[in-house]
Amino acid sequence: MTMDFSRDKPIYSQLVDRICGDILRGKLLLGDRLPSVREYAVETGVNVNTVQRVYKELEAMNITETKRGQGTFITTNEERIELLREDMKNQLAANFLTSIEALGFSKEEMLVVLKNKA
Amino acid sequence: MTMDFSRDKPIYSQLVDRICGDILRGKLLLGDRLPSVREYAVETGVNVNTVQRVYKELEAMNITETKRGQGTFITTNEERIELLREDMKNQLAANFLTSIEALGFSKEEMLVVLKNKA
DNA sequence: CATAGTGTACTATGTGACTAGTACACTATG
DNA sequence: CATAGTGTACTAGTCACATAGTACACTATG
Repeated sequence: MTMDFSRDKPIYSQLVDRICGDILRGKLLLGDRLPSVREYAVETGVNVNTVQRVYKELEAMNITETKRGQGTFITTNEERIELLREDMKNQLAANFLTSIEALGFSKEEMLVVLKNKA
Repeated sequence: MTMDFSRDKPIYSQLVDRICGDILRGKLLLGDRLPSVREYAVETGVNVNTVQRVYKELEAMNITETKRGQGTFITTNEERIELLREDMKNQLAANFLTSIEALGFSKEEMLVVLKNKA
């Protein structure tokens, strides 16, 4: 596979985003088992430790549970996923607004641009 | 002064953003002279070399012109500034949309959140 | 012409984030 | 109990960033 990653953001972070996205999109279901760290490392073309960091991060966010010798699984706590969804939305929006502010744009101005974009 | 900087982004980059913002906000006018590298370094509490990188970056973006022995000035090319404004807006929007996509949100969904935020 | 104030260039150093390689610990399975 | 497949811990190397110090080139000013 050997995914292509953006260079302005750590690989592990992009993978976390991707997995979160897959969960939110329903491509990964509650209780699903993720690929093993080695397997996923080969799939994405990165190092095992990078994948481990991804899984570690996900577990710290309480959206996965890992069992030694068995694997890493998406939490079955649906409430947690819903919360995650809200959190990410809010954080995304907040970061966006911060950037807007720093560069001197108004929210209304940006909303117009967004509407007209693909 | 000793500004406080976010840790998730290089200082020099944040300073570039800040200056661009000041220009777009009209706090810095066309033809205005920026503080000297040494002066600005003291103001912001960073190293001279960091400021130089900021000024270098700004010049590479064609939004400042530097004259040896005199200082660094905002370009008088109004068209360039307008272009800058459009570029930054578009890039900001594009990045936002990319993040949205990666995390599995829809544009419409996010627009609602943005509208309801401060 | 001397001086002080500009930007610029260069080398060196320290630090932290990121990634990689390797070895270890645990668990299921036969 | 042996083996293969899990996650995990540790060490090391690379790179960007920020800093520090020094020296140089140019310009205005007196």
